[in-house]
Amino acid sequence: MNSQLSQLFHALSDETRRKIIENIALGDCCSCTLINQVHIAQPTLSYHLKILSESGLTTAEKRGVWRAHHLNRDEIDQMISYLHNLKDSIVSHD
Amino acid sequence: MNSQLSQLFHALSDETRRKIIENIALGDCCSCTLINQVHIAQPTLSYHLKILSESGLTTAEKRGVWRAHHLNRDEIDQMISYLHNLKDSIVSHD
DNA sequence: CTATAATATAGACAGTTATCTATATTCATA
DNA sequence: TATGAATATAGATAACTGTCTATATTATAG
Repeated sequence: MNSQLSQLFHALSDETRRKIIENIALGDCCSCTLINQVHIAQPTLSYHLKILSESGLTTAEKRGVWRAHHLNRDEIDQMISYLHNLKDSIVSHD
Repeated sequence: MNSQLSQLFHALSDETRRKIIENIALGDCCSCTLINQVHIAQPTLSYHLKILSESGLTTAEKRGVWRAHHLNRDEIDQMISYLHNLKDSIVSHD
């Protein structure tokens, strides 16, 4: 899973992770609230949050004993750009 | 891998598959030319083309003994929409 | 400084993935 | 109808994934 684009798309390929980032987007930035939205064990949530932050899609900052997660628009834009470029490169077939 | 969105993002999470669809976009619609662009065995290419078409990202139509592959703009748009909605749903954090 | 809350790590495990080689299928044409 | 070209399937395999339980780490509050 070398390139960042692979990591970003992989991050979004899992239903549980999409649920997590959708909740992070909505302001649920702490694991202790996220855990109530997705029905997984705490270490599993920790595992997914790690995958998300390693892809660059989320960033976590320490706030004392807990960590605040947020989504990065730039990484989302990177995927959007890729997809637009892909569409624009399509050669017409008849 | 239930939802189509999962399948679509999964399809793009692999470097080899991205290479394949980039070539399909550029008009390389036959396996016999695609095989020269990616350095994998023929059955591996067949495997990836199946994943791509099962996700809906590509469609293949028979043309005699070979098959013509093309990219579907609608499925790309589906991902773009998801990403835009995600961005729009981000609550500001300060 | 200890108890507690939040999060991370370790270890296990069943299922999936990406790849290969070998073989089968499908279709056009000589 | 037999040959050959394009593609698919079968079977094997090593690596990766998503999940769990149990335990460790970290940092605040009392």
